Amino acid sequence: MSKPVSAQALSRMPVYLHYLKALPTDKETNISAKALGLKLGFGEIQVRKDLAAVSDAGKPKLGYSVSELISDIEAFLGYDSVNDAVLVGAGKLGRALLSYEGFKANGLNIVAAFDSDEGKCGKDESGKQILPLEKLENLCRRMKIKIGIITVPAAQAQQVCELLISGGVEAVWNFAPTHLSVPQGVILKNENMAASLAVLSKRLSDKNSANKTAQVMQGKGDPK
Amino acid sequence: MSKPVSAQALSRMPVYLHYLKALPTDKETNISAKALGLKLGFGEIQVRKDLAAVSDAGKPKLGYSVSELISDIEAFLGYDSVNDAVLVGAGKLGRALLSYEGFKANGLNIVAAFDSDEGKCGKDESGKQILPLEKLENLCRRMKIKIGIITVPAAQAQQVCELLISGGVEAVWNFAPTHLSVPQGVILKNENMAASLAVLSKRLSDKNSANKTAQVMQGKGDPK
DNA sequence: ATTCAATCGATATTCTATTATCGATATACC
DNA sequence: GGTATATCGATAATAGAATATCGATTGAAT
Repeated sequence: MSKPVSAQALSRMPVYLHYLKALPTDKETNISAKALGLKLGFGEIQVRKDLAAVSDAGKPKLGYSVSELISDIEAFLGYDSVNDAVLVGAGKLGRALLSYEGFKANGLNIVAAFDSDEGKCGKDESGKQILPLEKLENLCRRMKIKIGIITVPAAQAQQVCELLISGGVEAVWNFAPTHLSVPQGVILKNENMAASLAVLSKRLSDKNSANKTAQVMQGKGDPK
Repeated sequence: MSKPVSAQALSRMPVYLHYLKALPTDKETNISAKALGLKLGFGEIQVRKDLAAVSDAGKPKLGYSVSELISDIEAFLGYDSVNDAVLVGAGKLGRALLSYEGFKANGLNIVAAFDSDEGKCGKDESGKQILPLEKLENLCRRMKIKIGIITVPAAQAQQVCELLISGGVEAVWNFAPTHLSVPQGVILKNENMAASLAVLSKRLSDKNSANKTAQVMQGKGDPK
């Protein structure tokens, strides 16, 4: 197991995992690559290749053992060992992430949040502590936190990022709509909503202009 | 202009755009692909190729005219014409997105939100209306809304998605952690945080186990 | 005016990811 | 038990994206 996996295959893993876990346990205990692909919108060969990289739960004629597959993917993703993280920026988005219950199913545990605004500090409705920014570096170091989540406004993001890194954080998950520069060796993952939106709206406008062109070509333009 | 652009190049466009817009206007009016790439962490050839696809603001020896580049990218992305959208699911994440001021800079205008919980209905602190779900289909049709944003729990996402589509929505931006199936012709963009997280945490654990291996190979394991 | 350095844009190459092909294997049916 | 069929896994082919090469162009320096 653990053959090389592309970043794209890697990001499909949670999709498989989520679907498999939602499967009723009483029904079939096995599932084929074809069936999985059909449900998730992937090609069946891609499914096989992805799964082959992380598991050997596949048997000809039978398909994959659902339960084995689940534990293999979880092990591969490291979801069995929980990653502790801190979050910086207790604005709307930050608090939404703090309250999100789904992270723990993905092996992520946000231990505390930080904000420069003392007014926001205290216990959040999620039950988690929001602490003043001054305590960030120390807490990260003490608790050996490796993951930092940035949900501050763009203008402060770089500064916060550096603070995290000086606290020993090795991976930064950035939700601020800006580019961060990090030293070699620190992992940076941008959650870039503007990028997603660009893809979405471009596809939409392409589709619509394609329709218009088709209509023009068929003489279906506005009748005068 | 408007040569074929890959989805990946497309998602870099907002990154260029954001950086260019943040540039001080009084300083240099031009910028080279090399300088841009250095700031944003892209290769200089990639930058040139990306920009060549949407603009002809590049001049040898001078670089690109910043202002021309900005308007070319904006035009390419369709940010000059605003897209109206609705949002379904006025939970924490939904309200965070409702309040986010940055969307309008990306040509997106959320006209209203919807929720099945009547208690959440009324005016949001963002100033936008939260309406009961029953009004969704009608409003979409009346206002010719083309984009729907889904921020409901996974269990309701498919149902909401179908409601949007029956209201005439042509593009769905899904924040629910689940796979949606949409009819041919409808554009679906999943904002999959679990996928991003998987990439992040895998890279982190790879890095750490690589370090350990290196230490072992160098005889730097725990001294006994 | 001529040369030089910077930088672009187009083409070619390499690398990566997806999709197709095909032999192998496990079960079910006869 | 033998044969047919579904399905896997490995290898090969294709497609797509990133990167390198190179000639062309522009402004600056001599």
